[in-house]
Amino acid sequence: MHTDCKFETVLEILVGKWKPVIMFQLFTNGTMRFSELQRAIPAITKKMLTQQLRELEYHDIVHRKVYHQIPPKVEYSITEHGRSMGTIMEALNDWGRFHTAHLNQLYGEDEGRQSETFVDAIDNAAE
Amino acid sequence: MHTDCKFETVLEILVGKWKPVIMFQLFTNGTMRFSELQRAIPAITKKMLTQQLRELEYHDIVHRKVYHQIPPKVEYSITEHGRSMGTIMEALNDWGRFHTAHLNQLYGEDEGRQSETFVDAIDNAAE
DNA sequence: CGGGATCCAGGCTGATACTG
DNA sequence: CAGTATCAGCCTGGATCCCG
Repeated sequence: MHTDCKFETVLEILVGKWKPVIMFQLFTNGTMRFSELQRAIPAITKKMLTQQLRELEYHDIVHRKVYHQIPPKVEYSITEHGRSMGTIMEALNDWGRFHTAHLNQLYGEDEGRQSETFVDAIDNAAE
Repeated sequence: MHTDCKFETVLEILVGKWKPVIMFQLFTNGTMRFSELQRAIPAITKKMLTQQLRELEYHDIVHRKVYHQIPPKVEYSITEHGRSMGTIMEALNDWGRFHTAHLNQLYGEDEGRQSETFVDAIDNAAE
């Protein structure tokens, strides 16, 4: 019973409609409050933001710091363990760019396949 | 409009319940017929096998070779482009192992979190 | 043999309203 | 401010049957 193929566990971490966006925000901006994340990703609902953050927290990718005060204040940040994903995320990103170019070459650069990346989503949010 | 974060496209490729298993099979065994894949992954239905293979084919990860004869014969294999994913898949795998160990250390090695990897699935299939 | 077509159940996600 | 609770819609995946 060899169990040397664990890359599905990585998928578990990243799977979820908003997790890449959230991680990108936190990687980029460092510590962020709940409301800051909401503002940075306008399309997300509180429910989903909370849910995805909790899952990332369970995997020790994101740290949640609660200030017990009124009004409440909660800060999120990437854990040290989470930062160890940085290199593979870059690798994934690089290969993604390579792959996109490859597909364009195969099928042509027509519209229709321009899936919105989370960066686009952020750009849209910035308008 | 910077579009330098394309790692979600990689996720698109890998997302799908059976894609990692299928890719692992083809990476390991080279060229395989449709029925061979079925036998290697008994739990999958024809519908899902076909569907996931078509998606991988669209992304030029898997090549589909049809022999026009009766009875039909179709062979699948990893494309050259697909092989270029090899290194990141290993990287993902390595980090996955590291992460699993990390979680066990955090939460204890109790049962309950032992998600079945596709390798386990293959092992089960071999019995 | 290698599918395609159809129907269905469950889970994920979104919208909305409420709360300490 | 930072959530929780509830309900509804959609999409993924599974089961079954049919076809060249």
